[in-house]
Amino acid sequence: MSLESSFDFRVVHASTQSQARIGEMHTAHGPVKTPVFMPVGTLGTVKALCPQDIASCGAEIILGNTYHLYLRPGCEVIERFGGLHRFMGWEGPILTDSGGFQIFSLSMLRRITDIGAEFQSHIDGSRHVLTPEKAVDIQTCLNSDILMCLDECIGYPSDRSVVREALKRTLHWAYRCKRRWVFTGCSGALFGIVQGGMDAELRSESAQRTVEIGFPGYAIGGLSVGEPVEQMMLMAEVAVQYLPVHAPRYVMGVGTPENLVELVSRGIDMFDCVMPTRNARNGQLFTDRGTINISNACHRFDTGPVDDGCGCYTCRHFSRAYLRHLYLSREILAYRLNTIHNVYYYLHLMERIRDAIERDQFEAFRKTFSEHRTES
RNA sequence: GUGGGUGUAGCUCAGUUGGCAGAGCACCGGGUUGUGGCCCCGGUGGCCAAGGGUUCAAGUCCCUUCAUCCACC
Repeated sequence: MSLESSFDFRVVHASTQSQARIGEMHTAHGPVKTPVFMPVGTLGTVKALCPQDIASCGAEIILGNTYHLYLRPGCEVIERFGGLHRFMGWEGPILTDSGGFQIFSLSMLRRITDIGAEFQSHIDGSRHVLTPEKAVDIQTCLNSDILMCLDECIGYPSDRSVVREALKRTLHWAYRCKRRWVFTGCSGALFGIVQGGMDAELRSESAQRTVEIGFPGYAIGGLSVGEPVEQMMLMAEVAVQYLPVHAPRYVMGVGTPENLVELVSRGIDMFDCVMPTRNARNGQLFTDRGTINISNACHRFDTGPVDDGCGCYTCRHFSRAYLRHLYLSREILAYRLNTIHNVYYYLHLMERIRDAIERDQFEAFRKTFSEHRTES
């Protein structure tokens, strides 16, 4: 592993009742308490929020995206600022996604070979090739605190042969990413990604072989691509079995509040998901009793906050009636206030989770949480 | 006053040789999982301006009235 890496992770407290644990991650841009949720800031902004908002919602680390930032504004611009942190005015740690998922989700425009992913820009149609080496180089240029290996994510359902091919390619690419990362002496930590579709055997093979390559942290990718929740949980369990206890585990792109609680109990430390931010922009707000749609007519005269106990800026200052009005009027402020609430809700949930684990009350918390949710 | 146009869902309008009343927007619900604010799915809503006539059958054809717009006096 790179000697210059300032990355470090240690488990502070492990639950006696489940695999849940709290940990401390140290990065070049500061510490992160786990389990952690990372708000998604694809294009160098957590949509609708400024860094001050992000921090006041309780975020310690955010996510940026290699594919999107490479296409626009391009590395040359961000390099001039010494990285994404100063470019976007966010002082805290940043994890960058490699672009593997975008290659999957923008599949109309791509061609995958062993060399890398050839794709057409969704912006101007220009052709690009993203190799594992290039993915690491771009993330290095972004001065990312945590870099992700380029991987191949597949859909659900997929034939076993397709899953196997993607698994092999992801491993090969992981090896090349690591070699590049070691060679360049990048100060950020590089995480490997476990694939293997919904096949327990292939999942465990992927996990074992990724661990053999050796990374400071491990992600479980290719989940929540349309499979039933039980399937997702099972695949996480299978992968975790083979992941080292002393390294952080990150389930990519997940999920609902319920998903987070369930995955924490299975030993997962890190999450990211567009759900709180995207759904905020679509008027869906999270509470412990389920989601509410702020556009619903029942909120028209409601002078109360979105969530009674919530300490977020939005809930402390504004009513459901006002938020409904802003949303239906498509006012810019609607996006900001809704996003503040949802991001706060997710981050506060993680805080409650950590607190429960620390007090050895996590199983009780988990039970109460899922009961409240199903009531509504 | 004269000539012409237009009246169909809350709004803007389609509606074929006469054959089950339609769309977009709005409104009311639902969806959204490594992000384009997009988008997707469902639903409510009609005395087809009013009255009369022709016809097996009229939003559609004919007559009258009303409303409204334009042009010219």
